[in-house]
Amino acid sequence: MAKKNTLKYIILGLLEKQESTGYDIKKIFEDEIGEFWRSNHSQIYPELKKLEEQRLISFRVEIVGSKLEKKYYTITDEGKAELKEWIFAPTPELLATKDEFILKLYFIDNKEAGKLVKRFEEQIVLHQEKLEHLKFRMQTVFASQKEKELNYGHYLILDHAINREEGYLLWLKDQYIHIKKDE
Amino acid sequence: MAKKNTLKYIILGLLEKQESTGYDIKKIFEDEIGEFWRSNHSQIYPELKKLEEQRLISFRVEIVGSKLEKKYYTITDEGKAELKEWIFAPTPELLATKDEFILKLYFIDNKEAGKLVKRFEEQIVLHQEKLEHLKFRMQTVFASQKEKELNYGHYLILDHAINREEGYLLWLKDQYIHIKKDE
DNA sequence: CGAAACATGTAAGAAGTTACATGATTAC
DNA sequence: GTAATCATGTAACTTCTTACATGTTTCG
Repeated sequence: MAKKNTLKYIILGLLEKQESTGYDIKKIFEDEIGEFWRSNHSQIYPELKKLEEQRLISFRVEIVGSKLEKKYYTITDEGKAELKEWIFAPTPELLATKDEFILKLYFIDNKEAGKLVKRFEEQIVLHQEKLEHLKFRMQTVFASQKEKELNYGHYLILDHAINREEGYLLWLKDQYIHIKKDE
Repeated sequence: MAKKNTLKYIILGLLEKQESTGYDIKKIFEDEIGEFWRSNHSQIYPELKKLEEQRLISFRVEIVGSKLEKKYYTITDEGKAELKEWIFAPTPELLATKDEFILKLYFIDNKEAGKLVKRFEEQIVLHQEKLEHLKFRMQTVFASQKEKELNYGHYLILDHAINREEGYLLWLKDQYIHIKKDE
């Protein structure tokens, strides 16, 4: 069976939305889809090169300032076709969520649970901050209904991320109360 | 910065709970901690070998039947020390959850949202089944309070997984109603 | 006796991370 | 001018997946 290469489809999807440089794509990973997939620039640039060789994307060079060469990539019709296929195909495998903190809980000894109070406090702060950041983005990016309609997909994943974080936080706080009692 | 090698600590953690073979460990990944970390036997066996070389674990060979050699691994004191360090150390990095389905939603065109109705139905079934499986496990494994006290860590992560799936399902069903309207 | 599960490994390659490397532009 | 950010790449290494390879034991 062939490997998935999800990064390929993500890049195609981003380029269908708008012509972008590798750096732009890197930024979108950080800002918008990082909750659900991450990729470093050291993976993005080689993939762009590969996709261009496969004629799924093409690029033009723009000179910025006096010598900086920026490569603006665009999706080709062939690329669009492959993208559509991926988007509308079933997604039958539920990937395991790698959560190191929850995993650690599996290994704690009942007697030592009290030692984790600080760790729970840290996690609560981390997830609280993340949630607040996500909510702030929701407020600023989707201030008007028009924005929501214009980029419904972005709205959807932000909404999902917020929902997820709210659930996670509630669970954390709930457990925190329990272990705090036993301290 | 050194690499994490989380698998190392998971194996140490499992072996602290009980003496196990590589096959046992593989099973525990499938049955108990697969919601939060996965690993194939092709990664487990070499790692066991490595940990043994580092004297963090040791093994004895038991002959089963007439010729099958099973390797039972045990954690050493050195291994226990490293394990404790990992468990009680902060976990400051929130790993990105790779969720291919949610990611696809980011790329859908508003006009084409109706095409995703079937895909939402599939996801709902998948997550419903997963949730039911988790709940069934909760009922069977933690039938009594005693079981819960005996293996609190296992109870905690199962509870977390159930919580997560319930939230996910609610969100899916909510969105499903919305896209169904626009079909 | 046959199938399912148990049991242990290696090989090849893809995916992902961290570090190495370099330089330009912009905003203060 | 200088710091932050923009911008593009490669190298080395770890991690993860899939496939290859082989054989035993248990249960019906």
